[in-house]
Amino acid sequence: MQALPVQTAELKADQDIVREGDHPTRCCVLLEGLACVYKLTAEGRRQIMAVQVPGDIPDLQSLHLNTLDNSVGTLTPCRLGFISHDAIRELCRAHPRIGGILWRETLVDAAIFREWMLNLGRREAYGRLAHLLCELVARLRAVGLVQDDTCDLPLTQAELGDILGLSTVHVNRTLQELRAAGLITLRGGSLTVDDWAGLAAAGEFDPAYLHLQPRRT
Amino acid sequence: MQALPVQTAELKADQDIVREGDHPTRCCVLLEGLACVYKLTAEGRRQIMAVQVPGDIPDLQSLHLNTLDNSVGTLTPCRLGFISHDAIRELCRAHPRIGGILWRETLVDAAIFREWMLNLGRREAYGRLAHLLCELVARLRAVGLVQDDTCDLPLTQAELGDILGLSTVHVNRTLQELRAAGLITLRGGSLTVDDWAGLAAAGEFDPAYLHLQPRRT
DNA sequence: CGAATACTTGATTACCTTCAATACGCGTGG
DNA sequence: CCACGCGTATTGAAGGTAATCAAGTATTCG
Repeated sequence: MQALPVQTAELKADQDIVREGDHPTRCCVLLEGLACVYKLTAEGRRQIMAVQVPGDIPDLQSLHLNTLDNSVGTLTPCRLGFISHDAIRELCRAHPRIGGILWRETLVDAAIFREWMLNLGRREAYGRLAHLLCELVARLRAVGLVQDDTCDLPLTQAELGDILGLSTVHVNRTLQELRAAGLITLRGGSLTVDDWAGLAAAGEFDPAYLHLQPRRT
Repeated sequence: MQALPVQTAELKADQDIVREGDHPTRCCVLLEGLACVYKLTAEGRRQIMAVQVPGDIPDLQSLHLNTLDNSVGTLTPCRLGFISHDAIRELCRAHPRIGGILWRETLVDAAIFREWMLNLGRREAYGRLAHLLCELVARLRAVGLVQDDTCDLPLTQAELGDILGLSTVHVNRTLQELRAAGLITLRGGSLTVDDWAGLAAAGEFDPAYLHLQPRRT
């Protein structure tokens, strides 16, 4: 897998990597930074469907769906790797197990979508935000980006709103509630979970849907 | 593909086919009726993540994810076919193209999840309901279950609420608005789209995300 | 025909949005 | 070094969408 031809690129924050309607001939692997999958309504309101952390492949679906039905953009400065569809298809043909692993990746993405739907549809702001923070910490931890319950999370409140389907103002007030409850510390792009049990309870967070593998070196 | 060993079963409405936490060893194909993928919050509020129409495979993901992270239940009386994971894996090994087709199916499901997230997060009740109805009609049409802009849609308002993240009462009022606007007729489990352009505009519906194939006989 | 389920309606309340203004933080340039 | 400017965060007030509560009315089905 290391042998794959990869082109790398660096992007600034808030740049599109691919756009809805594109017909990509390659996939991108996020190597560093945070990216997101999003769509816009006709009035220009943005909904972020997924936050991608290093190691994720935001547009792996394009391997089997010609037309992209969402955009992918950076949230922070990012380092990306691009791999052509042809190379991936070749790899899957030569090593069917890798095909299965990639398929599985897309299924885990879908599992996260489902959980987010529960979050959007049935939890109010407080639990919704708590759940999101639990998930992000869990996923960042899985790729080694959390130390002592602290991680970089340089998202603006507007971006959190676009993830949660809330206004910036309400994100601000809800964050204050979480802080007042002693659950988190979030400032300067750094998040610390001060009370994991409390935060998980507030967000009804059960990481089963992430289908995390037991960690391997 | 016809040669696969399939067990069929008939279920009444409102029955679980598989439950969150299960470790299935087979997949189910919906042959007749409507089913749904759902989860419950701790307080027992239900969010429906997907409505399955005949031809869909609600738990195809279980092929690569051992633990099911959602439940699947019937919405109406259903006829189901069950196929063992082993048989499907064997088929994929023998015919890699079928593996790709199944993978694609799961990717289309994910594309629908994304669109629903936009719906839940960024559209208000009127547009949200309009969008849902557009999608259901489009998908039912694709499997030949729509005649003259009319189809069976025996969903209760409570179920529509569980799909849309709305209360039953509000679904009721929003349906009345759609009727008053002359867009739809819905009663007795039968839906007629009286003004497709109007309904699609209300829901900002663009079927691209469904990735429908040009119809084959 | 009666019970159960689904639908409808009105009144009240809660959550969240919007609008508007202010404060803070940080990098740039004078 | 400090002033300025810009983006982000915070705060208050007002308004709107949708939830909840509580009846009451249709339908469906045994």
